[in-house]
Amino acid sequence: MSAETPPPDVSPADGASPPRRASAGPHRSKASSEAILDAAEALLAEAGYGGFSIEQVARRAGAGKPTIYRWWPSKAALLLDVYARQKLQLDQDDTGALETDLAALIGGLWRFWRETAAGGAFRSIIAEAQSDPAAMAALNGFMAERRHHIAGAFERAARRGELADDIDLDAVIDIISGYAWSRLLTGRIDDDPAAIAHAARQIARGVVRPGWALT
Amino acid sequence: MSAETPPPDVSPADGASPPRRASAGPHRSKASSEAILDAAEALLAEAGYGGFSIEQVARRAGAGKPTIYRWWPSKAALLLDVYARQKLQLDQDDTGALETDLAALIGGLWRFWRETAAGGAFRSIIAEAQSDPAAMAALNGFMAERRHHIAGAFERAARRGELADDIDLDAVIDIISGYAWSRLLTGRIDDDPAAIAHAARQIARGVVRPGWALT
Amino acid sequence: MSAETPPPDVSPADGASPPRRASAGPHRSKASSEAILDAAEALLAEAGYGGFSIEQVARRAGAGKPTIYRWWPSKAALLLDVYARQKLQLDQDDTGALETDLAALIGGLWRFWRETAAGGAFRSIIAEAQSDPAAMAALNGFMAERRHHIAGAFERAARRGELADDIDLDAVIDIISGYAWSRLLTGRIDDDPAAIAHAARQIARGVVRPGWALT
Amino acid sequence: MSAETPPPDVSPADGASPPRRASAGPHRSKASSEAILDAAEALLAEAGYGGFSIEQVARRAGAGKPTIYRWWPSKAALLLDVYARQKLQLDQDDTGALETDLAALIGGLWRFWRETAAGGAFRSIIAEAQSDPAAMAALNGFMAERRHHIAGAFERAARRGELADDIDLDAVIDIISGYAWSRLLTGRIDDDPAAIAHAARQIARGVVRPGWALT
DNA sequence: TATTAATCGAGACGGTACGTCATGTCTTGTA
DNA sequence: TACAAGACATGACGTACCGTCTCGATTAATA
Repeated sequence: MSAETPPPDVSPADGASPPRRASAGPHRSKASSEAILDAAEALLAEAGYGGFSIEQVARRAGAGKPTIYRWWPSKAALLLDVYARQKLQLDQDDTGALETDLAALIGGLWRFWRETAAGGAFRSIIAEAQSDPAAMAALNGFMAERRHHIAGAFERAARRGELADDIDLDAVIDIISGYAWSRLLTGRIDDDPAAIAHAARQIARGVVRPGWALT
Repeated sequence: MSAETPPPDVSPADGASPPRRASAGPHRSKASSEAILDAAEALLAEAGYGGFSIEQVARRAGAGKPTIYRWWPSKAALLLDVYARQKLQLDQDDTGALETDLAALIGGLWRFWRETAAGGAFRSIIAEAQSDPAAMAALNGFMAERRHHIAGAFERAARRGELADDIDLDAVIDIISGYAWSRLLTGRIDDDPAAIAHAARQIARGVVRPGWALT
Repeated sequence: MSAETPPPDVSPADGASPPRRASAGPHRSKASSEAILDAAEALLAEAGYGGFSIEQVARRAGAGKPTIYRWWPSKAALLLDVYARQKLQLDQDDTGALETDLAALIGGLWRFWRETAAGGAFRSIIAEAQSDPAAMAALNGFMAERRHHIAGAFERAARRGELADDIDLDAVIDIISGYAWSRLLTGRIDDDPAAIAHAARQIARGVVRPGWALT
Repeated sequence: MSAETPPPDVSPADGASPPRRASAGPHRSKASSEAILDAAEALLAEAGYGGFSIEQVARRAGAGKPTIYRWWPSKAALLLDVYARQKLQLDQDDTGALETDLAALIGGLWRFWRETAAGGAFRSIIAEAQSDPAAMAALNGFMAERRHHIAGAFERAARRGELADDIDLDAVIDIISGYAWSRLLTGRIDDDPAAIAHAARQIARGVVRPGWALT
C-alpha cells in the first residue's frame, strides 16, 4: 500500500505547528505522508479506534483530506500502513523445543503489540474488517504473513523430529493466531509469562510426537 | 440488559406499514421492543455491521429514537439483545470422547452463528468493543458464558479419566474460543467437518493423558 | 457504538457565544431559523456573494448544516428568504403623472436595495440563477411580483387617460425592470435623482399619448 | 469564486486523448491557448456556468492548471476571452428609422448570444462579476463597448433629425442594455420578432421628436 | 371518575465525520 | 523559459448518524 518514488525532501523547519508543506511536484510528498502516518499513529494511541477519523488525522497532520484520500482509499488502508510501519522484529531464536519457541513467538508478538502502535492498529483493522470488505482482504493477507512466521517454528520442530506425522498445520496456525487475536481483542495481552507458557504447552502437546520428551 | 416486567401486550403489531403503536401507558411496550429487535435483526442481516445504525433501526421499527435509547443505552447493548434473543441450544450430547465433543461444540456454534443473526451480531459486538468499553465488558461476560459451555465437555472428559493432570483449563478455553472467533472474524465459519475435526484433534491431543486411546 | 468523540458542549447558555438551541419538538424552531437568516444577512453584508457559504452561515448562526439544508434546499433558497425578510415598502403615492411615478418607483426600489440586505441578496440570486434552475424559477417569480408593482403606476396613468392606446405593457415592464437590474448588477444604484429622472422620462415618453402635456 | 452547483462531471480526458503539446520554448504557445479557449467554450456549452471550472478546462484542454493561471488570472478573464473570440458582427445596416434600427440591434445581439458561446459566456461573466471585482470592471468595459454600438444608431437618427432635443443618451443606452441583459439573465432571448419590435417601439417613442412620422 | 405520570411516535436540534470537488500555489522534468 | 502533469493545503459541498430534546397523543394506575 502507498508505494511511491520518494523524492528528496527539502521541507524546512517542520515542527510544532503545521508547516504548510507545499507540493513537491508531481510526486508524492514524503514529508506529507510521514506527517500523516505520524498523526494517525498518535491519534490512535491517544483516542483509540473510536476517536480515529480521517478528519482528525488531517487536522493533526496539517494535511488536506484529499491528500489522505489520494493515497489511502479508506480508513483501513491508513491503519494498515500505521501497522506496517512498526517494524516487527520477532526474535526467531531457536529455543530448542517447539513449546518454548511458541511461547517466545506469542510473547514477542504481544510485546510488539503492547509497546508500539501496532496493537491498537491491528485491533482497529479487525474491527474495520467487519464492515469493510477491503479491510477483510487485507486482514487475510496478514494471516498469510503470520502463517509464515509461525511456520518457521514448526519447520525447526520438524527438523528435530519433534512433530507427529499427522498434524494439520493449517489448523494449528489458526489455533495459535486465534489465541493471540482473541486476547488482543479482549484487552488481555498482558505480560504474563506463565499464562503464555501454559497456552504454548497445551498447543505444543497437541502436536508433538507421542513419547517425545518435553523439557 | 434491558430487564423489565413485560406487561400483557394487546397491540396487533402487524407487519405491513409502520403500525403506529400507541403508548402502553407508563410501562414498556413489549410490541415496541420486539419491533425494534426484529428491525435490528433484519437490518443486521441485510446491511451488515456497516449499515447498522440506530437511525435505521428506528426507521424500520417505526419507533422513535428516544425509545431505543431509553432501553438500550448504546448500539452494543442493542446488538447484545439481538444476539441473546437467538436461543443457542448447543447439543451437549456426550459423544464419548473429548475430541469429538469439541468438534461437536465448535460445529454447533458455527452452525448457530451461520444460521441465525447471532453470527453477524457477535462480529458486530466484537467490533464495537474495540471502541466502547461497555461493549468490551459485555464481551468478557460472553467469554465467561462460553467458558461454562466448554467446561462441560472437559468435566465429562475428566470423569472418563481422559485428561492429563496438569492442564490449564483457562488456557485451553482461550484457545478454543480464540479459534472459533478468529474464523468468525475472517469470514470462515464454513461448514467443513474435516477442518473442524482437525482443529478439535489438535486441541484435544494437547490435553489428553499420554497413552489414552483416541478413537 | 462509536459515540467516541464526546459532545463537549454542555451549554452554559451564555449570551455571547452560540446559545445551543435545543430542539423544540417536531416543529421548526423559530429561534434557529431566525438565527440562520440573521447570520446569512450579516455574512452577505460583510463578505458579499463570494464569501457567502452555507458552511459559514451555519458557523455564525451556531446551527448545524443539516438544519439549514432541512429548510433551505439550496443557497438560492436561503438568499431568497433573506431577500423576502426585508419588507419592501415602496411608497406607491400617486405623484400625478406617470413619469414621476416611475421615478419614485425606481428611486424607492434602489433605496430599498441600498439600505437593506436586499440588494446584495438580489444580486446573489441573479448570479445563482445562472447555474441553478430552481433559482431561475424563483427569479421569474420575482419578476411577476415586480410586474404587479409597476403595473399599479400604469393603471393610474390609464385612469388619467395618460397612456397611448397601443402600448405593450409586458415590453414596458421588461424595460423598466431591466434598467433597474442592470444598474444593480453593475454596482450603480447610487442615489442620483437626476439620472433616475432622466431614465423615467425617456421611458414614460415612449408610452404617453401623443400630445399629452408632460409636467 | 462560487462553485455553486456540483459538477456533473462530463468527460475526463475525452476521446481524442490529450495531444501532449510539448513546450514551445520561452514563448507563449498559441496551440495551448487555443486548446484552452476551445475547451472552455465547449465546456461552457455543455455544462453551463455551474459546471465551468478551471480544473475541467485544464483536463479537457490537456493543459496544466498553472498554464491557465499564467495567462488568465481568474475564471472571469478566461470567460472574457471566450466571449471576445466570438466575432460579433452586428449588421449595422441603416433601416431608415431609429425604431427599426433598435429592433435590428437587439435582434442581432440576441441571435449572436443564442447561436454562439457568447450568450453563455456573458451570463457567466455577469454572475462572476457579483463576486469578483475584476470581472465587474471588465463588465463595465463591455458596457462602454456596447454604448458605442448603440450610439451608432442614434447618430444616424440624429442626422435624420429624428431625435428630440433633450434626450439623455446615457439613460437610453442603459435602458436598452438593461432590457437585453435582463432577458438574457432570465433565459428569454428567444427569437420573437414581435416582442423585440414592441420593445424597440416603446424605447424609440420615448426619444423621437414629437410629431415625427413613425413608419 | 378524574388526575397524574410514564411511555409512545415523531422529528428537529447542534454536532462530527464522511468522501468529493474546485481553488490557486508549488515543484519537477521535458523540450 | 514555457510547458504538461499533478501533488499540495484549504475549504465548501451535501449527506448520514450521533445522542438529546421537546412535543402531543395515549394509556394505566392512582386519587
